[in-house]
Amino acid sequence: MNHQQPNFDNLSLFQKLQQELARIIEETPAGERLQSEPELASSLGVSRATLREAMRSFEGQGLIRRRQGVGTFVLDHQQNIETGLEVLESIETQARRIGLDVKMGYLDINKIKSDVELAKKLGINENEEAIRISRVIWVAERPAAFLVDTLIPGILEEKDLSDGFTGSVLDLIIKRGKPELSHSKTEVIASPAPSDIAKKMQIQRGDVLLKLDALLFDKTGRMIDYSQSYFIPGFMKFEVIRSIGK
Amino acid sequence: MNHQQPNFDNLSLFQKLQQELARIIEETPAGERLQSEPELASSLGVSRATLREAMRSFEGQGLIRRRQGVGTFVLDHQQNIETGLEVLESIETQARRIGLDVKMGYLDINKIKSDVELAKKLGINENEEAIRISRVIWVAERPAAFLVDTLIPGILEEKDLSDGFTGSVLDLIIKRGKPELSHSKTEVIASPAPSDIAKKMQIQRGDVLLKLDALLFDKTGRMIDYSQSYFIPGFMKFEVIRSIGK
DNA sequence: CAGTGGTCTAGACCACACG
DNA sequence: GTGTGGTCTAGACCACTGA
Repeated sequence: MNHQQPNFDNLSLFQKLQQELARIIEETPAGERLQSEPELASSLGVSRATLREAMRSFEGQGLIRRRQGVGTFVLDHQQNIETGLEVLESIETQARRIGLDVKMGYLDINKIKSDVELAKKLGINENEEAIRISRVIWVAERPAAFLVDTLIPGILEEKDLSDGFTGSVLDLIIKRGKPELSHSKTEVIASPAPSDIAKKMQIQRGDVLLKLDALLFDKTGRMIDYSQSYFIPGFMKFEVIRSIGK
Repeated sequence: MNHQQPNFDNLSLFQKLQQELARIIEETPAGERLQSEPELASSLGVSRATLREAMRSFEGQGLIRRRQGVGTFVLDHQQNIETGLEVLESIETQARRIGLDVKMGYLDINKIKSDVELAKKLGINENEEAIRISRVIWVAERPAAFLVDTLIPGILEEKDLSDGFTGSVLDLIIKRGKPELSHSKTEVIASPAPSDIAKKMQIQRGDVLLKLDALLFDKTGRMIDYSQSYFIPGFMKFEVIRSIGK
């Protein structure tokens, strides 16, 4: 049995397969299920491993969704949420503005003792308790973001989060009116999805995510929140104006 | 033969393997070669496929580099280049400021006929010729970025690029003094590395890259350049200040 | 329970670097 | 030529879903 074809045209089997897959996905109506992986692999003449590898990028682009035990489905074309990065605004606010439905999925609220690293980042003492809020944000019936906020003590209590919390720590603090928020210092990172986050977002471990790592400051210059936000590409569009000689 | 262990502790073999690998990489002096993949796989008791999957993230973090035909090497800890995203500045300028060595690797200059899409993006006529400049930027002896600029006609000629071009279209235009540059409208994207780019950057296809997609404007408001920049994570640190209610 | 996607294995061959 | 990483295959078992 021949285990690999020579690579004559400098186009990998993988690339050709992607073109084939793109066609198949395009021709499949939104919401429909694709053939099962073994069937597809066989009909395309490749192994399941290669097929799955090629499928990954389409899932990253938000064109398909694979669901264990169910099947692989073609998604309908999504509406982009466009955001100027310079403006600090919750994904919820952004999505609602263009009329998209927003829901909170999984929610986990914890008190955590800060280790050396976290204490340093938050500017609090070691072993002091911080509140950590993790949740998945669904937009238009699909997971769009995974958000983790770690707040210094005294900003929010658990009761603040028990009723009426819709997913945005930012909006909640703004609504309460204090502390008065000023700005965030945000680092932009590309990151493969860790296993635990991938599972909650219904994507594959290693899929590409855009991550915003932010430190949130109030108007007195005090840092109050360390926030980590993971976004599925193709869903949000982050833009920034860069100027010469600023 | 047992083909897969039950997942008792909810920690995948993959995750345990990553911890093991992290230890091995940590204990290996910078510049040293690791065992070959078959050796490592065997000594860790996993298949080569699983080992390679686990290695990917370390390569993405810039901790190791795999080189076909040579081996896998542990890199020394790199210095970060920190950049405020609001400022439009070449990676070359940024790197030199903190004393890092910058070189241009692969360089390709082409005239291309613009198709409908490109013409629309650049604001020129279909079939008009644009200049496309692709190159790899090495920082501190390692590929750090892959840059593609597509310029409207009349901005730069090929002779401008034949001598003294060090990799930055931005710096070159600034040096020539005209047109006078103003700002860029930049979209921030997380993207898996396409095969061709991965090869030139000496990383693996599918590795995570941070991509900046920018439209560059001069002071008259004319768009002159569409630039695509791919960055290896962990190398550049992009920051932006986000403000409330702007 | 049957059927789906998720993970992993063992082994083959290809492409590349270096002596 | 020898040895490395790069790609692909065939097939096994695991984990999950829904009937």
